[in-house]
Amino acid sequence: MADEAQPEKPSNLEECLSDPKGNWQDEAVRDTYRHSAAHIMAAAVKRLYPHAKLGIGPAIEDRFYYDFDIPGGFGPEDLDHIEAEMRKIVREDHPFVRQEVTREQALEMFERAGENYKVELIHDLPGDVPITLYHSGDFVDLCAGPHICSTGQVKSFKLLSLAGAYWRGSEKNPMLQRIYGTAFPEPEWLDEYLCRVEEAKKRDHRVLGPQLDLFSLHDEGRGFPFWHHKGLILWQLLEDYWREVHRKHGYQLVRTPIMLTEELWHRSGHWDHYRENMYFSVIDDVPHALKPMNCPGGMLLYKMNLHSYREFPLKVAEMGIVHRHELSGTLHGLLRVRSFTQDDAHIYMMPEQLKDEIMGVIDLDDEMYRAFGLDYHVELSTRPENSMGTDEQWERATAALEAALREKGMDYKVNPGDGAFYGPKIDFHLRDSLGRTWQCGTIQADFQMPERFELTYIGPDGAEHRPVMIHRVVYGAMERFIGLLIEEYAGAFPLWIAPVQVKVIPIADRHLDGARAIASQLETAGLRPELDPRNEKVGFKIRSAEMEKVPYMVVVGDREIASGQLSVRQRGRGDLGKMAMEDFVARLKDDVATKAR
RNA sequence: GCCGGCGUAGCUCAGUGGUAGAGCAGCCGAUUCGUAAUCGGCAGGUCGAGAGUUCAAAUCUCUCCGCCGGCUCCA
Repeated sequence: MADEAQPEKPSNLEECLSDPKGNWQDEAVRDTYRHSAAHIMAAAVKRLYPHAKLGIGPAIEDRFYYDFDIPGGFGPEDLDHIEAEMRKIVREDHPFVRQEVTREQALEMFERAGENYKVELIHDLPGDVPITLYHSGDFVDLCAGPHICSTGQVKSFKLLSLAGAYWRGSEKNPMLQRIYGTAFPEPEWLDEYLCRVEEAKKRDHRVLGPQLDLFSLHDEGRGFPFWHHKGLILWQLLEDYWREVHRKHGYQLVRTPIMLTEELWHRSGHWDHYRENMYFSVIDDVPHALKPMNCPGGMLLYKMNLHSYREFPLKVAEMGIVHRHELSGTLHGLLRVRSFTQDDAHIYMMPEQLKDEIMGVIDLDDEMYRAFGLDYHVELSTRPENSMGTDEQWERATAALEAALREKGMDYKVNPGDGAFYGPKIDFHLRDSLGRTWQCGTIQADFQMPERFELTYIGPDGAEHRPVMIHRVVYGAMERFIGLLIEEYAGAFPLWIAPVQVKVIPIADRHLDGARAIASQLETAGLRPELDPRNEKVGFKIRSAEMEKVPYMVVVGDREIASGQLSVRQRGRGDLGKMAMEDFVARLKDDVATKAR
């Protein structure tokens, strides 16, 4: 695999990794340790199932895995056997022994063993890399290393899950059985890790969403979420904020139809490049398609008028509902759906304005993610196989994106071949509760659509020119962004986007009218209160408001009705004591204005 | 789509061939209470769907549907 980077040698490693525990803060040390655990797992599998063939076994983040080709596959009970065998290998405490061999020796050895996947890997190794084997007892693996010093150093580990994975990530290849596990030098660290994963699962938006009455998913519409009252309030608040920011940044707002004739999609190139993901329908004998992207509709709007360079950059935004038929196995709650609302925008400009405009969008993204306290990382995706346009156009577009990133001083990762079919892109990725990353914002530089749709503008020279355009989203999709926000906050939204901001809790039935009056005053003041009129004890209603993750609770009893003051409790903090209505409202308004978490 | 797992009440789950269960939520009643669960009662199920094996299937077999994890990181 010529394009695959060799793992870096841990900074403290000479011959082998002797003190993983003492250097655990070093990511390369953790990877080496888990990589060795993967090696031990492979050794255990070969002992128990000698006919299993080896794939590869790297460490990734907190885990390791190894892929095997085993007829009939593994079952969960096999994991127990493998774990037991691994313990044995750990107890036997075999040293890891490195051996450098020639390509011929390696090939001969793995061919004889029938390890055809290893043979394929050896064939693809670049010529200048030494080929190394690692022995532990009677097990040998092709491996660049490094490893820990001996199998006995792997003190605590656990096999986590079983999965299918195509050999080398391509669905054209056979599917191997992948076993995931994790390993730590201290049993307590393993327990802590497992606890953390359990805790993270409780933040899952698919559990919290229905529980907090935000949205639901139904078999009758796979990949098409249903929005409930409170979820829609959240949605609209995000949209309000989005509109406010976009007005400030000089965007116009438009809306284009969700269904357009098939002919348009031929013209745009989507028919040739995106057909498998589109929904079609014939209406009055005319073939139509639900839009998978907003751009062609946007192009039609652009072409309504002649445009001058003086209007540029022309920024046109649209909350556009798109439909994409994603593979059923890839659907995931709100994070991957088949119909979603993109906070899209198209920016038209002269080619020489491209870099500055990209930088402007980077600033916008940063501003909006910051408002939610979200961490993100950036990736640059380059030309895919199935793409339109000339090499020169792709190079110019990619260069502009890279220049903007460099000028902004941003760290980014390159994703070769992952761009859109019409242009390269910068992607903004956010993490979910389990640490998986999801693309939200994207900035795509496009020379193709203007060409396809023959867009023009009149330049300073009075002649017609071809504009370039940026396609961009910030939230990415409202659905996905809300899903990630639910996980980020574990459902406990900051005041400014909390669907219910204040729960008004009367103590006994005779306080209902007073409580209702307080709720309506809060409502008039522009807040979002909700009355809990149930005939229950205060403790019960407090508990239920806390579980609904409402930021503030106001308890109304005889004392409040007599004094006219409010008894305020804050979510997670407890009783704040008494305050006047005006002070409470001012405090909340202030919180909302600063978008404090 | 593919690989593996799972599918019992609204939710969390127990029930491995012999009369479908619990807690929470819901409803009804009592209670009118001061900052994270008041008490009692009632109701709730084609055991995901269909077919098969059997005297008998939630339980065994097959097909389908849905959900969960993975299929990006790489010797």
